[in-house]
Amino acid sequence: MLEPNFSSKSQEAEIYKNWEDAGAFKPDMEGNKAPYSMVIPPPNVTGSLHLGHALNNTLQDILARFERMRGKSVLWQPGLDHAGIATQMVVERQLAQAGGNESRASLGREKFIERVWQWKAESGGTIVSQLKRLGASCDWSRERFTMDEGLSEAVLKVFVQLHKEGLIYRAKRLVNWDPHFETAISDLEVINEEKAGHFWHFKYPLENGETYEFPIAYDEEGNPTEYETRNYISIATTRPETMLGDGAVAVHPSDKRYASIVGKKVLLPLADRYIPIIADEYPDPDFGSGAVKITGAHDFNDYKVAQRHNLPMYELMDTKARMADADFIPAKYRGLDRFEARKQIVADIDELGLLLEVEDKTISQPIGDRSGVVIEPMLTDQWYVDAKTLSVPALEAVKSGNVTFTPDNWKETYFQWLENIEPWCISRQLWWGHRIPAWYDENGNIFVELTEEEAQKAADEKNGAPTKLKRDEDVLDTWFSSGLWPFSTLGWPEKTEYLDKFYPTTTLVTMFDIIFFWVARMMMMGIHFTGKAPFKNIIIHSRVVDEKGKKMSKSKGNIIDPVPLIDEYGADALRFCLAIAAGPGRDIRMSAKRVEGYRNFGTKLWNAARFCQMNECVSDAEFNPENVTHTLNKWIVSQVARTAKDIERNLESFRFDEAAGTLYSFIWNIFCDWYLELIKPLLNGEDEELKAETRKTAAWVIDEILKLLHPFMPFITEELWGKVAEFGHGREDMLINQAWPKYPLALINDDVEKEIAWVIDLISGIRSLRAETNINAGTKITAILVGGTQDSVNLLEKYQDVIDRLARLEYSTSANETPKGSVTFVHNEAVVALPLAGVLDVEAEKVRLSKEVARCIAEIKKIEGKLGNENFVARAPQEVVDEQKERLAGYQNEKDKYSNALSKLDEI
RNA sequence: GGGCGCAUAGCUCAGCGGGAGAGCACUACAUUGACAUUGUAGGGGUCGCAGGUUCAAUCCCUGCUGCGCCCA
Repeated sequence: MLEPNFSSKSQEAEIYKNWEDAGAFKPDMEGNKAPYSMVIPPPNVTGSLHLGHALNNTLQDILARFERMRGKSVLWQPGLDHAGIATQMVVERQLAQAGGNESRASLGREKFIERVWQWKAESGGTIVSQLKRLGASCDWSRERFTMDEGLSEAVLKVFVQLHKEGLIYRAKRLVNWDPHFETAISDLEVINEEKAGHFWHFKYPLENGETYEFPIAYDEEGNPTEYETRNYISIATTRPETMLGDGAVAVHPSDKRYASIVGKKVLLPLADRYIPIIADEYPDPDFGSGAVKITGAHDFNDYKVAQRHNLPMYELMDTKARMADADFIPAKYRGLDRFEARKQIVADIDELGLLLEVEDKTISQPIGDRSGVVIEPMLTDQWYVDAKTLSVPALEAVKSGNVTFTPDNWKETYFQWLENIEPWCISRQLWWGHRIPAWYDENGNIFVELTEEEAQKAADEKNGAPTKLKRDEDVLDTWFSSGLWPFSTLGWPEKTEYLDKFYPTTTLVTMFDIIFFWVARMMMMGIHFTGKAPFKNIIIHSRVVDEKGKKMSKSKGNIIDPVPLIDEYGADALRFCLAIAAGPGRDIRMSAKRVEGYRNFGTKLWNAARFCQMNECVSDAEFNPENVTHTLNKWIVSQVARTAKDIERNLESFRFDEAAGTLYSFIWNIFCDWYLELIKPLLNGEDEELKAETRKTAAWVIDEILKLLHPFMPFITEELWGKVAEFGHGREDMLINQAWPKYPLALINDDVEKEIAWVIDLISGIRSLRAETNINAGTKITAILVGGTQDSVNLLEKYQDVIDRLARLEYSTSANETPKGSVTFVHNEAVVALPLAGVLDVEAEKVRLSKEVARCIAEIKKIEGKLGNENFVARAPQEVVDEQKERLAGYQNEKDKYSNALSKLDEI
């Protein structure tokens, strides 16, 4: 006998272990099953499970289990990425906290990397055990890590080949420099934040005391009416410390105010250099003074201007963003932090009398997504991928429809980015990562080869003599290796059985925020190196936010941790909650309350199974749903078939919410609320043959429900699968290995569904009327079907037992006349009367009936309006017109019956 | 500035050219019954605003208002 509820806490781990031990998560490599594959979006090795992961992996697991049951050979490839900056940060922090006076620098590269590996072995990959708690059916025997030997080999091979193809190159450019980690980062790792800042207006005096006339007042046509004589040009900046590196002042060529001084020079204060005034399209004449200082080495826009005009680039800062020890920087600023230098420079300009104004202004600041510090554009040597070239086939794959996005509109985001893609900076000044396979000789020649030996050979050949080489110190962006994930995890560059069978993968499930970071890069790399796009369907799911719709973040302190939710409500409840909320588009608002609701749903199912078990409903291997005889059994079989079809259709189109919703309402509102209630009289009745059929049918339905629900709620369904068969024939195999239900279409029986709908409507109608007329729930009353056809009368007799029971009736019968003193409602062609001898509240009943009549009249008017419109009758499809006619007849019938009842009340 | 989206019941969200839906919340009633992690019933919405297309618009188009996200 089942306990009153499922103990998720005590059972889930065991169930999971049983699946794993049985090898249920492994793909079938022997048979002819069609392959179905997904690669997990690799979580960071430093990461722990958050609700985004929970959602992402729930959806993947639903697909994996569904397709496995549908007979596919499913590979869900798991693994982790090495998260260069994040991991290095974790280990460095650990060293600092250990207090052993050790640091990355003191250990040196080799020792430090050893420490990272040690950390990884001890506490990395917490998330893997958490994914297991969620029920994720990944093939863990194939777990991969981006720093694994095989995957590292793939990285090297890709780098070397792209370099030989000219698609990877080294260049000195302005990059986003993170002064905290002292490394370059890519555009995508920079977050632009709006912050309150200042706009400082400086005077740059003209050389030799020259002057010009600057307009200060204008007439209505915009012509200057008043001038002042100026011996300076006014520039404004949000970053005064960069003025020491100015190479020019730029004005727009059409800006008449400055036309007379273009080509002249101004004194750069503090730096004591003279710089030219140049004309360039970049300055906006309507913004500020219209004159812009150009600091080529510390601003992306200025960089372009400086390049166009061949301006010198003054590199002002060191790797920590302190003012550099350079001769063009006055000694007093050298070594100052950039923000200290800012204060000092503003003060000094002010002292020189050159500070015009300080304006409050909202400025957009680039922030490193990992470090949180202000990013400094810096001129450095880095490695770049020619993403533009690689993007062409990646775009084409989606445009042609070979690769699809779900929801479809995400492809616009994908196009938008790929069509405007910039070279991708892939080198990082870190230690933890794939070291770049490039060697330099003393003349600055670069040799990019798979191994040091090959590089040496190439260098010796080129130089015609043994050459001393030095390897590049830098490592590659983590996303560079993640970009290879769909094929590197399957064994590429080796030609493996897995690569052959499972690449391209079928489906990728991920979130919109890494379409650029990851999806686009996998597309580029996958197509370039294998000739095929790495997946067919890309499913983009929503973001999980808090109850108030706010993005969860550590700083806001509104993070809901999924692990305690699993502890409290079970993994199934969390999964179901996420799945049913995973509609297209919107953010998913999460709260424990909701999860609780779906835990209750599991309990409901559990108790339905418990009820069946108590009633000796044992499934029979010989049972054939096509052969059931009783209408109730035919009905539930029909409903199961319909539900299964809906779920399958919804899962095929990735509508997890619809599929889950269908299951919820079928299990609760059809199976529990109606079928189990309706069969109670049969199970307690005398007809042994019918009882046997009904027991078998109920047991069969439970089994089918368990299969259909399994992808969503794997634990409770697996547990029930075993338990409900305890007193029967037992089970030969676990639920996870069962075939997905496939029924003959003929099981869906409209006539039977109509018949039971008649019964359900009758019972509901009586219940409603009882409640509305305040008939005590315990009072047994009579119901009389008045004016029903013979068919209806027959149905009433056939289902009398259940109708009486569920509507709490003394008895029910049929008659030709409504007894006086009854309350009534319309049921199809008939009227149902509840005689309330003596206790009828005539006035209340008049009000109620009048409302019903009014409701019918309102509908009738609406429909008559339509049907009276010639254009409607002429232009609307015939079936729509017919449908409206039918509706009209229905409401007229209903209205007549209620009016009739109303007039009868007057007779009392 | 460019792109994507959202506005439907108190809340969270489905729906979508021809009858306004679900879950939660709320109200009333019930309860030794498979299940109080329950049951039955109920109230509650000019489907953001204004135009247009159409025989017909919550749904399609345009504009407006408000809100969100991404990119520059």
